[in-house]
Amino acid sequence: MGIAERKIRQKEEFRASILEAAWQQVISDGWQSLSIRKIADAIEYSIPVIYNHFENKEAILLEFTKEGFQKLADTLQLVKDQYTVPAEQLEAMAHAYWDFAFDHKEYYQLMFGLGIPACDRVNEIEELKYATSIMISTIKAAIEESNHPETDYFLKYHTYLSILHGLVSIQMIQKEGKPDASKKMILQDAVSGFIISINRSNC
Amino acid sequence: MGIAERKIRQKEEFRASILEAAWQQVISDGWQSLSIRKIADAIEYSIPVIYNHFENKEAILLEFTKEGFQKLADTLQLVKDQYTVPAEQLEAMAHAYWDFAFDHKEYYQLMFGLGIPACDRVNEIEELKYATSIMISTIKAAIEESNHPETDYFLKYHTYLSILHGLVSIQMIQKEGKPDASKKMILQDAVSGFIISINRSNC
DNA sequence: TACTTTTGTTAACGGTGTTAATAAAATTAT
DNA sequence: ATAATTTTATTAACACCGTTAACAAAAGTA
Repeated sequence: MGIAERKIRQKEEFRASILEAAWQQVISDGWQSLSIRKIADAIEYSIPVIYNHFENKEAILLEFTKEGFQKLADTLQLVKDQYTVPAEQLEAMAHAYWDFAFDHKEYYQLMFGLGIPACDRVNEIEELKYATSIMISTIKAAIEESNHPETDYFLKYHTYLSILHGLVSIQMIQKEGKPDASKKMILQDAVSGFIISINRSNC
Repeated sequence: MGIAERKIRQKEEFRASILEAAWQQVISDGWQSLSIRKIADAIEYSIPVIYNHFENKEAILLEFTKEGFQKLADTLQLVKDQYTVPAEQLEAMAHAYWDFAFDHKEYYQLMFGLGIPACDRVNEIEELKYATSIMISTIKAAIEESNHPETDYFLKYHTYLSILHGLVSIQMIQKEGKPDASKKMILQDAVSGFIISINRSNC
């Protein structure tokens, strides 16, 4: 009997239409302001019907998170396949990663739980500038002592901060509580590499 | 007349008590679940009284963000002053940064808008493992071709991902929209350094 | 004591996720 | 075709949320 099949198909379509409506919401107003009610409104059904297809709001967002990682993985694989030397692959994948993040901002923010606070105002925090200046002055000093005193210190500052923040936030996403001391090796590794990149001559 | 002074002092104290109650909420349940109503309840006043001291909820969180950056800056300065060689300062500051982040998790998450999704479940996403495996296999290959084939590939993978995520998320926090192409130099710089750190011999 | 300003309250508006009770439709069994 | 059953969808509510208008109470000033 084809009735069962049709029912499954309809259920599938319904589910897809929920995700479609939800995604429209996400890309137009960000995932923070996604609401079950707006989805219900968009698909022209009552609210509880959504709970027949998704356990809760988080489950809907999880769907997009998965989609995002799938897309990222596909992108990386595609780019990787265009090169044969591993070092070249790593470089190309890095650029692909960057492009993915900004071409699919909503996915990326969802995938890594970026709350994105007052994005515009964050640069106006005086205390942030203070912290920044401490790091920048040190970078400057390190560059002056190096073999390449003409190096762009602002670029290096950005790199330094990005490495630190990346290490911390990846760690925070993956584990609760303070990570064991062994995880600091990652930090040590990354920072050593960074410092060497400032100091190195053309060896 | 000392009345004005006392009033100012009382207002100050009231403001502080709001922040105190708010902070208790933040450290016990995370900044996501901070609510004006709970603060009002904690200080045993009605809700609107809070709006006499803070424009809105965001203003309260902004206060903690500032506090966080101030604390971070102080910590960095303190650590920096214990060394004289810039390279050593950078290394020590990196470790201090890491420690600060995990010793003051609530501050850090607020400062950098970390939404922290289903922290536990993120590792169970199959699509994430797929993306991970692509990167890891490349890192492995790069290490095998290098002068140090005994290098810990998992450590290097973590470093690689952290660098990428750090670059992206710092960029996303600071600016809306896709960053101009020049920002990719930071990426290029960091990735080059990383690849060199894999390939380098003991020069 | 009367007036004015500050401070605090109640009650509401519009929004959120979620769920119990119930009605309607569709399917199955008689 | 009718009755019983299962599936599906709706209404209405609960318990929250940030924010604000209208109003009462207290404190300070004249």
